[in-house]
Amino acid sequence: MTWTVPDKPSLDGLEERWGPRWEADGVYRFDRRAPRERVYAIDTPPPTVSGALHVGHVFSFTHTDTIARYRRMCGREVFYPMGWDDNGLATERRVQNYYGVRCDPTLPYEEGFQPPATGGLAKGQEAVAVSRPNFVELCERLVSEDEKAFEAVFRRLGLSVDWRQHYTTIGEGARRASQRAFLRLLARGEAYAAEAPTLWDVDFRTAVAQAELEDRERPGAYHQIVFHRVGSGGAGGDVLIDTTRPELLPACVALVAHPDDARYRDLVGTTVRTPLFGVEVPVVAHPLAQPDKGTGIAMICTFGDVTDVQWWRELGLPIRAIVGRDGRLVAGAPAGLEPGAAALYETELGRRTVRQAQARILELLRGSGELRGEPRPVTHSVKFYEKGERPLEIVTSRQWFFRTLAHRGPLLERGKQLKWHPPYMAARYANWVEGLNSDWLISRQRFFGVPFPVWYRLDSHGRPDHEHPLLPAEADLPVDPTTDVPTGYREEQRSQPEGFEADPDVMDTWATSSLTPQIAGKWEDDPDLFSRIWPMDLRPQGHDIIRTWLFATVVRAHLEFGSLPWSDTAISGWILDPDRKKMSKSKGNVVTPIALLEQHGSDAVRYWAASGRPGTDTAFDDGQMRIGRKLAIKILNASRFVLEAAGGEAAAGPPVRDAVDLSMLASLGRLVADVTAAFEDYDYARALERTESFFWDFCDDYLELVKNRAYGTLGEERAASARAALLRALSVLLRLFAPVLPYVTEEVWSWWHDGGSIHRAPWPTPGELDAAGADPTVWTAASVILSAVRREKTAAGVSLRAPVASMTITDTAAAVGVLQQAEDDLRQAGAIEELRWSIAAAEDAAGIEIHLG
RNA sequence: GGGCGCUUAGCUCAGCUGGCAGAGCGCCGCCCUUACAAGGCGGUGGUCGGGGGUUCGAGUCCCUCAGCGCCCA
Repeated sequence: MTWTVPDKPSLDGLEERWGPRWEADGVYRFDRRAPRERVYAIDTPPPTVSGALHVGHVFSFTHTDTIARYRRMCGREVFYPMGWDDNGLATERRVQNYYGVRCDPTLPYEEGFQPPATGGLAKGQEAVAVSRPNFVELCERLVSEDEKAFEAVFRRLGLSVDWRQHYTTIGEGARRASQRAFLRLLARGEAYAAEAPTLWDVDFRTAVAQAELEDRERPGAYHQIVFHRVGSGGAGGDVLIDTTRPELLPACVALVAHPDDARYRDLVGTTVRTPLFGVEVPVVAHPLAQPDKGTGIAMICTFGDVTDVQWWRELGLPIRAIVGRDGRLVAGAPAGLEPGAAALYETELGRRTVRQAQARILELLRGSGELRGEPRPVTHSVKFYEKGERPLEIVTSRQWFFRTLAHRGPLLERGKQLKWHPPYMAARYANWVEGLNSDWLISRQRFFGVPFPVWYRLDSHGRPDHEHPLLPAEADLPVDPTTDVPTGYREEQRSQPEGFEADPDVMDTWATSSLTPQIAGKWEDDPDLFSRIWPMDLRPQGHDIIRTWLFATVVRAHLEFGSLPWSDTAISGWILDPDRKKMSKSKGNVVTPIALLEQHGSDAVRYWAASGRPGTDTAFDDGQMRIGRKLAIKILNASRFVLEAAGGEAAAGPPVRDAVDLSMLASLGRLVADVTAAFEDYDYARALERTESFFWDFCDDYLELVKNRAYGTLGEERAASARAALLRALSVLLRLFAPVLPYVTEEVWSWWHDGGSIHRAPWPTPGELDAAGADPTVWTAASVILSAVRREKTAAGVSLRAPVASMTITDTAAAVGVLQQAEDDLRQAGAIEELRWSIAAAEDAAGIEIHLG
């Protein structure tokens, strides 16, 4: 072929040139004919489409892409799909606002529904209620618009995704997989519904799973209130307890002290009477009671916190629930109150918010003299929904669970089988699994999400039979029980006595996204594809969602397939702003990805991203992007020099004979081994750093050293050796850079290769350099001399082309022997007119003497 | 309270299995050099967080303390 090397190579326009070309040529297309052992499957994290992509996405997706590109060049067929996460609260809100609708699952599906708005309601316009299937349709419509913007960013970034492989987490495939997996777990008893005390967000009106909790320090106060002993002989006496939640007094079912606490040993086993309400409750002992907290004896209420739940369960206490799902105390008095006490509750406390109830009950206690002293402020940690603003309450409700506690041991074992990059991230997983305290709560009392494929028979009084749910056949999935009808029933029987009703809940978003490998791989829908990608090779993700996404995915694979979902996981850090704070929109410090890519160029942005070591939080640094850009330009220019010097020489080329050339190639061979090992270890940052460092030495020292010879100043045969070495080195270096800098390497590759992308070129091997036995020190030793000459000239303030009148190199015989192999190159590169050698007796007598002209 | 990570030049960070402290940026200076002036070359700059230990030798391994960050309770 004819080489076409531009006179003024430039980075401008590379994205526009190569992006469409890669797409047209199908460079990143997954060949589904490849057998499993040749496939490399990646479980790409689906970005939330209801937000915007941010710099963090650019960062972590670049990491994954470097791995994907490396594996592809190693000959693997890379299954690299893209998913969009449109399932969950964020989308629910966005679709509501954009189309002016709200989801009402009790409504029937409306064919050909047109939303009242696109882009938000006008002032005064009312939101329209729509069925869940209509809502899902609108969601998919909006997603497809968002997708285009996201795809444009990811394409420009140069992700080597196969865009034909894509999915959404609310799409039909995702719903079918979620429901199928649920039905199978239900059949095996791994999924179950239970009426149980559950952490509840009163604003979102939904149950919340352990994984979505966070503890927050909140100010509160201890209130000391008086309980009364019920003496056998009428001998009373007071028992003082400290509580931060006096409003739960009507829900008190017992007092509890530590079994070793001598102060209360006599009290345990007796009963006391609650203040105000006069309910007789037992005094019990339990090791979780904290003697050093308050008076050391506490009231157990159903339910104030998770410890109450544990006490209630382990001690077999009754339920006296008072907090409702709306965060107000229920209207009717709890069981066990005498009529007078019940009336007091209903008039003074019922229907009040928790906060109002607290104020009122303190007034009542003060009035009855059963509140001692003043409240003592404390700071204590309170459980919140991670997206919530008010402390969680605990309410009893019917919820769906997947069993996790029963599998704790095997799940820990899975964590050990998984290869973590970096390895220390495994501790986060183990930590979490060891701390599990409840099964995985998967139902949410929301409208938008994958519905549970379950109906219930109604008896003659219209009461549901939860014990014998009606289930669809797998072949009918996905179903929406609020619009679909169970086999053997007609729509008219919905919610009628002797008819049926739908399970009202939807699955939590993690219950669906924990199936991303199954969804992307079309589990059961395309068994041939699935068999080629399962289990996958890599899960890349952030460290913040190890307890949620990673854990949940491991659970699902373990329960359904008895295996890990992937062999390896690569954990990315976060992007911090330059002040080391986590970047966030509220702080106004988020830079939009597309602006970055346009300003610095994709390769430069990728260079910055790939400099962030695996798992390490990294500061946003556009200085690093400028360095990346400089590197890319240097690659263009150095390549131009090499190709022009070689002048269209055939790639196979003449043999490399010169010691300097062989020496450089031997060093390069070591680099190839090093970089390959780094990529095998998922350490793209190390791979880049090594390659970059070598490349600069290559430019500064090797190119300068052999430049003249390559032009023919020492004869054709020695020029040919240099040119062949230059070409060989360039080919290898471009391929080492290709995973990180796909655009510039492809551009240069195209100058001297007919068709065929560098991104499908074979990953280099030390063997192809054919310099295994060579001495790498000839080049490095010559570099030291060349550097000394440059230093001398710079110090003298003269041009680097200025001649050296004479120079004497003194060193051991062995060192001189090595250096003399580079003598001709040294003379020319340094413009040295007279070069003398002197043998030193010992190493410390070595030195260089330079006389400029 | 338990766990994990980090602490190296003014800044951002490399330094893998112990062997003469590194890179880039910044700063200072030199050079239009036929690959590169929106560049190149060179210089400046560090008690490797503190203390103790192992070792011929410790930024690196062990113990301990401190600060920062994150995860879990």
